Amino acid sequence: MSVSTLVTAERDAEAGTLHQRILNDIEGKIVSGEWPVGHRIPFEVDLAREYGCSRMTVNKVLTQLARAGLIERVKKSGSFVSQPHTQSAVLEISDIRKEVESLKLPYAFNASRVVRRKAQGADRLLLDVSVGTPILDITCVHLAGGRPFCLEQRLINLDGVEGADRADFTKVAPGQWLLSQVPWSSAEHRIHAASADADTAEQLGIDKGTACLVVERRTWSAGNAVTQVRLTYPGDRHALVATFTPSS
Amino acid sequence: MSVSTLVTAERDAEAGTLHQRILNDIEGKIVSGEWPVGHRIPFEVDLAREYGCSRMTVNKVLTQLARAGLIERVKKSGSFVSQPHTQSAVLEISDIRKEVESLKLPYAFNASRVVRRKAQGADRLLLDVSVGTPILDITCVHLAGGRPFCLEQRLINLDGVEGADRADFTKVAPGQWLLSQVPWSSAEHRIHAASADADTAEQLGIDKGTACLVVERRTWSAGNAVTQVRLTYPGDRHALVATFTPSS
DNA sequence: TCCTAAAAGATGTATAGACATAATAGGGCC
DNA sequence: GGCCCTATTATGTCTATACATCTTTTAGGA
Repeated sequence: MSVSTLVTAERDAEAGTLHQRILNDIEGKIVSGEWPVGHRIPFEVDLAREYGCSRMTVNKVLTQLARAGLIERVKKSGSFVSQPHTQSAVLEISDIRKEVESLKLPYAFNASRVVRRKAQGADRLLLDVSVGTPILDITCVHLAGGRPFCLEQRLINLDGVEGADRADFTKVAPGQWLLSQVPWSSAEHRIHAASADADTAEQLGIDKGTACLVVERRTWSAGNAVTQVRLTYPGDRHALVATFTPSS
Repeated sequence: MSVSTLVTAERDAEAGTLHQRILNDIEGKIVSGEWPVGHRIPFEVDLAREYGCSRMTVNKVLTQLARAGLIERVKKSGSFVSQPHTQSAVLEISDIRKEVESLKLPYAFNASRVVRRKAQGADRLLLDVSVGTPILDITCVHLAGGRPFCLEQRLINLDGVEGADRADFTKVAPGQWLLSQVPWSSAEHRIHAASADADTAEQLGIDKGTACLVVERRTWSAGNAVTQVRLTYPGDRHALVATFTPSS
């Protein structure tokens, strides 16, 4: 099962380091219900004595568990098992090429591009840049085994991404290219269902009105809009999978 | 912007603790691109000297950054800015009641229930338990402002959840009740689009064939299947939002 | 009695030092 | 030249200690 990259798991470790042993032990007591929600776990000094180690070691473990959201720490009172307040899950949005290849189908794509400037008012997609900013507008159909797999409509902020206007998107898909160019970024995803309109249906080779899964992603790097993309997956042929493990 | 609960942010802190200051500083250099992917960041001892602190403090910061996936640490060689290998995002799947209330609409629901035993072969939903296990089968329509908002089809493992057979699901929706009963759990979500069949369309008061967003969630606690639920949201009226911030 | 001040009890943060571990670089030997 | 052994170097883990901080409880005084 895929696990969040934000936290290291290694739940197997029956031995491993002392740190891991304590962590697994405590996590086990929480997820098994032995220590129910609201239960006050032993004080740091007591845990330190129990495991025969210093308080610092226990402290680091508890800090990690607190960061992972399994416990809440209150000064003077102690540490308490917290309620999983919100059902959150980690969605792994992999590269479309990888997605297709994991289905053991040959991958291909064809892209068309237009350079224009950000216009006033409504747009097909709304990139969060000021009016007049040069924008690269890309439409790309990803193919799996020769059949349309996904329609990608993308805007790239040419002021924000070095070399995007000269990039060759016949060999490398824009999404993949951007991933290697833009350092680190934050992103917002919006996932919904929509019926295919005439244009979309034609490009994906499906009937008009077919239910499609639409993923829209807006990406920023260092506060600047980088790109916005809408991925339309035809029908119920495709599903996103997200997993959640309390792990820490 | 909603942020992962797995990691604490506090990026504001221009002062704060020394730990936070160092963390923000280094993270800033990475996300801004000043330290590009693959760049070797200064050694712990050098950073310690630079910030005028001990190596342990720097070590804890770097450990945190490594856990968050921003850097990779290699013994002898040093620490390197890592490539955001996979576009992952944190999906906050909130309680349906909260979802509705955040739209400032009055919330209501009506549920019907059947107790039966796990049968062999295909089922509408497939709960991962052995044949013969008692199962609670619930169908629930969630209403927002009197209109159908979401159709919930749920199976609960009665052997795995204490008191579910006696629970009163007229006041508290099953999802909410389970969240408070089951200690900690792992979950797998499957998100796809589907056209409403006749039955679904009728219960949601929409036309047959309308595109729907379907979220299926399977939940385990301590290795045992707890529940499986399918949430069907009508049309393009509803969207899931997921965010990703490198933060740490 | 009630308000305030001090003490106690828990976590939070930081330090300096020690030893472990892993990978690399260099040197000596065949 | 090729190979192994060792020294070096950087991270990994842990300890013992110190002081800060926050909150509750207790004690004292008007």
